[in-house]
Amino acid sequence: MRLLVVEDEEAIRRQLVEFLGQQGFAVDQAADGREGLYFAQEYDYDLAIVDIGLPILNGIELIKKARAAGKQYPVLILTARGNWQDKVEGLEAGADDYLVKPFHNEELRARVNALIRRASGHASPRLEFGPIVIDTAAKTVSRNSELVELTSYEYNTLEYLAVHAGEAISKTVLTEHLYQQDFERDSNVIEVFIGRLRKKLDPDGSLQLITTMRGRGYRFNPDFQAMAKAQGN
Amino acid sequence: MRLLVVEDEEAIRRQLVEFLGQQGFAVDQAADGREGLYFAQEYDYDLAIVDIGLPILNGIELIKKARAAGKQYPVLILTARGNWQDKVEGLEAGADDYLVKPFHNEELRARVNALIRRASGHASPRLEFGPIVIDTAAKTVSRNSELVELTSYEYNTLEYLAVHAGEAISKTVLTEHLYQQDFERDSNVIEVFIGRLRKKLDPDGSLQLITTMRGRGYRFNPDFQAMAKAQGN
DNA sequence: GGCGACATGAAAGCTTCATGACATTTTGTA
DNA sequence: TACAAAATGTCATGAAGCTTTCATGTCGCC
Repeated sequence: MRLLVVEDEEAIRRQLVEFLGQQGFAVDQAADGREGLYFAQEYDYDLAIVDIGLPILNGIELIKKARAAGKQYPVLILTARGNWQDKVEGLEAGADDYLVKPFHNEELRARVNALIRRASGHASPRLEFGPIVIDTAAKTVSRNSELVELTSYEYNTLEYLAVHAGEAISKTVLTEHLYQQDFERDSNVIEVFIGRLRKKLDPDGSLQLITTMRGRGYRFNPDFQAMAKAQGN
Repeated sequence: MRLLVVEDEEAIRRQLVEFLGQQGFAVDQAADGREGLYFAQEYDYDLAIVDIGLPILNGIELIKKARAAGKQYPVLILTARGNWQDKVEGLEAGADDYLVKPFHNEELRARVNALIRRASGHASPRLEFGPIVIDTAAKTVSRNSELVELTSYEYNTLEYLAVHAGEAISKTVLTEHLYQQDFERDSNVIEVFIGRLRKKLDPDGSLQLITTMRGRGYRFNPDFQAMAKAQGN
């Protein structure tokens, strides 16, 4: 999945690129309209995220030109709070959805996924690992077909681990994913969430769902069901 | 499937034609009421999309004349923000649904599909969830076959949740759906409407119709009846 | 054994949500 | 237009649920 981000504000662009990168997207970035247009016309993305207020060539024009050049990928526009005229123009120019700055990563993720899902036609994305099923649209998790109630931080932690199943995820990375900027370091929140997840998803510890990798973080075990079987359950 | 688009604003007409084209419809277009009427009377479309504020001959008249000429295809009218009087007149003149400009392509697609489906006879415009039945054509809701009186905002909120049953819908998204344009987001209207819906549809709270997903929004529970049963009711 | 990294229960503190009451706006009717 | 009724929005308050911290215990590894 390849995305284009066109945003002139350094901080926001970095937030976007970093977060989307973490989500597993390949991201091209541009800081002004002209550069953005070059990318937009040159490649076929799965989604483009375009700020309206861009230097040199504004977002509206960018979108119009990209559409005129036959590009059909979905476009999400970013507008400043209160400038609804912008989003009107943006939608008219061919954008598919908008997001008002500043936004939460959570909201961004929901929109991005929705647009990509819709464009590609197929339905709600589920992550299945044996008895554990994660429905990323409903943001719910079930075990043996029974819903398991998770809080939003618990869910986000789990989803991130599951998306990167098999990899060791450091606590720093998890923290950065869960919280916007830098966050109090000497806290054991992550341990606490991991503990709660284990308790809710695997109360008797038979599944070995999340492995602790001392010094390196945690790992969502993609073959835990096989292991569980091997161990007699 | 052949559609007619009558809209004088260049940008919006292009948005419509392009998007509908992408969706696989054959689209005829007209930029004023007279031209539109010619098409409207000449052919049998599967759907016509008509702006109310048209030059030469306005949308209301166009619809009346087309109906008078025996045309029965569904008509979707477009109105500017806030001109509710328009949509009332439009519906009285024989339109089937309306959309407030500007609109999301997704919203457009939903309406277009709904109208075509409805007109072609098959496919029910009803959403059924056990004892709760939502008739999207009549915009009514019943519980255990008894009509439940909902106000229009209550209905819209419910319909959106029900159409996306099973998904977590954030309050931001709900707000954007209910109110076309900018709306102060430091209000708790959504909570209030959810509360009123719950009270009307499930006074004793036994159905668990709408689940609160703290921090993530609300979820219309697609299997609430199963749950209710499991709980002894 | 000792150190550091991780686990966990309990509780404080904070955020989000639910709700009744009221204010305001819209709509229907004379 | 004026008035009444209904619908929508706002506000304050209390409750519920979630997050974070803290204290303390456990485990792995040198």
